[in-house]
Amino acid sequence: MLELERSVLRKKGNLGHINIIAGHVLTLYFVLPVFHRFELNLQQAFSQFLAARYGLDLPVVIEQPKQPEFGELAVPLAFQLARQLRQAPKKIAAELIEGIGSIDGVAAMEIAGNGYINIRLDRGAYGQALLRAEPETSAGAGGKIVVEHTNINPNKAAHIGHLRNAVLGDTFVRMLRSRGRNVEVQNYIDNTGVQVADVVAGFHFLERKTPSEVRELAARAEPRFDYVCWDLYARTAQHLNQNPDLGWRSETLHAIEAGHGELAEMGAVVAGAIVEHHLDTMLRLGIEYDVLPRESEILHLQFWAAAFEQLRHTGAVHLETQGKNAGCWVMPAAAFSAGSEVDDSKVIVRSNGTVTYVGKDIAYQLWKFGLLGKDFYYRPLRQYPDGHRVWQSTDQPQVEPAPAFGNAVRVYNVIDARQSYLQDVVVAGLKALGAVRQAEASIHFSYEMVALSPRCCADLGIELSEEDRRRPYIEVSGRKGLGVKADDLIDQLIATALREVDSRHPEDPEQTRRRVATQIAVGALRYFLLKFTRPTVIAFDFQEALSFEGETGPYVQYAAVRARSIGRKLEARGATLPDFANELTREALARQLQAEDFWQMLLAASKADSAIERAVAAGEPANVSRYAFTLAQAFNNFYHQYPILSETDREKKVFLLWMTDFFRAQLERVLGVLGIEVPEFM
RNA sequence: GGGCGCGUAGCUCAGUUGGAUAGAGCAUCUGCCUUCUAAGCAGAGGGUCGCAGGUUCGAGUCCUGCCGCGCCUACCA
Repeated sequence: MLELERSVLRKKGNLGHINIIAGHVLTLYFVLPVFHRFELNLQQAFSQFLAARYGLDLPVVIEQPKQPEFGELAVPLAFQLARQLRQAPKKIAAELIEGIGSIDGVAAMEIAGNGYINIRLDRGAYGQALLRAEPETSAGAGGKIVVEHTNINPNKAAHIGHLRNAVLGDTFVRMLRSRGRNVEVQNYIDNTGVQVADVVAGFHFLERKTPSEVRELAARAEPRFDYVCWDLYARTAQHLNQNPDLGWRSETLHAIEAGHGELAEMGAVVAGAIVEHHLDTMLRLGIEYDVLPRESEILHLQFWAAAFEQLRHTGAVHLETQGKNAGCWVMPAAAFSAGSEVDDSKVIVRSNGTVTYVGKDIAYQLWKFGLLGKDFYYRPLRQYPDGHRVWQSTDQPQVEPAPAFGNAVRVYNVIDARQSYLQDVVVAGLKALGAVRQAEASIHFSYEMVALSPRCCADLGIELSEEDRRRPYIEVSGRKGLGVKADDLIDQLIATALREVDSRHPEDPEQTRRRVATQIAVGALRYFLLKFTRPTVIAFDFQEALSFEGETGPYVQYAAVRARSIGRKLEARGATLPDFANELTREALARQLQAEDFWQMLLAASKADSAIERAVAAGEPANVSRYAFTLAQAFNNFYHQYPILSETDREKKVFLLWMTDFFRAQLERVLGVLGIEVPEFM
């Protein structure tokens, strides 16, 4: 709720005319699950009757019929009971309706088909409930939920795959917050891992650069340091691939882990500079973080040592004395994978003494739940334009007090599906240490990769083998330098959007056009990444991603812009929005909502909270984007079919204005959850 | 070999956890800009829900077995 208010205020600040449209009241329609309330009423009435009449305690399933003719809700309870009572469903349905009598907010119940009970709501009552609903006040309720996302290796520019991660994570965070959950956003920085080591090795061994030379390179605006590293990483990886015995990687890795020497210094420079680039890139998409825990602190503050001690003590890991893993500390496969071979143990500490990523991740996961008995020190890393500060872990005590991070009751790790094996190992680690509850509250929020369509590869000038050309998609690879850089894509989207804006609004100042084009580009990109459900591989295609028509972000934005423009037009004609609550009585609403069209539209628009809550439960942001699209479709339809400002009947005009304002509020709210802004014009 | 995921319209994808006549976007075709913005609206064609069994009042959805595709199965992440 707090977050919502902040975002509303921010928009108010940016776009002055909202103030004018909303006029005397900035009506807060959101956070009121009115539909859900009616649903609960119904459920309760049925449950009570079941208990009283049959002595049954059954969960009462309530459906929303696909066919609007069947009413707003349907109860297939009679089918359930038919088995137990050994009676025809139709007969039971009749008995239920007869016995329950009238329910608050329900206009009629009728038997349909073989024994469905169809429910028709009292439209006037429903409309009035929407009109008068008070905002909920459950701000940040419940224990803290940690969502970890983005998590890009700080050794090169971000690409589209990283964007899917960040946008999914950020949207899920917005979904949770909009439903009143207390959320902390973490972005883990693997600054001591192999990927950073490879770039450092590239600078040191391949390019013979000193730390200060690298620092100077990182400070330059052009060429962009993250792009420089993108190329160098690919070159170094290739070189190491061809000369595997050089020992560069392990020497660099050791030095970085130890934290001193030239290689370590260079590692800090590279990781530090790249993290800043990543924060910049993500901020372009409206993505912010609360805290950046770094792997170097996991090591230097002995997090790993503490976790390792626990793991060794409980026998979760043991020192392998023979076989291919001789000399390594391993976790036996049986701990994390069902039908596995004995040989599949996971190495946690390598034979050269360095820790694998998973090992450090176990320590990190323990910390997230407050199970490690240790904490980081923190320093503010940057302040976002909205005033929010992001903190970064550090290994030295600081003067300035930091917020309390960690201590979550539930943790979502947004990590791609390829790493589910490693996530299983982390959870197994927690279980082995006896943290069963926390293991169960560790959720791998997995999603499939973003790959490139063969056509996309052709667009990028990437040569494909005969075999690859026949594949549905080609996997991106940072090692091969194969992929679409995030900022390049965003730039391209803005350029495309700007051409459209320029052709439509040549009279507006350039700065405004550019801002609108950016909002549209971000809307298109975020929506594109969200419209696919998590287990679907996205075969990235420029043509699809650059589209602003049909099921896209700009389509939804356009609907919201249209809804706002009605208010602006009204204002331009010297009128203000009516006092809806006063003018629209229950009777007036009932009269207007007799029109099936209006009723269906209002109903659809009123289900935003249900849709978001359902999406939270399903862990599926795509459900929200789909709802947003449906809502926009309904409004565009409404907008096209009913002239609002020229309506001569007073009651109807007020009603139409209210519908428009309600749609506007719901569209803005849902777009806010998707992290998509509403441009001032389109 | 084992684990996970996927297979639905020409293409890309949804399908509210087992419900009523399987949906949307794109593409194709036909209409609608002198009306609150056409980034829009209305309409048409397009389906053996991979295949075969099973469970039950009822299956795209659940169970089994096949077929096809992808990812994982590193002392990378």
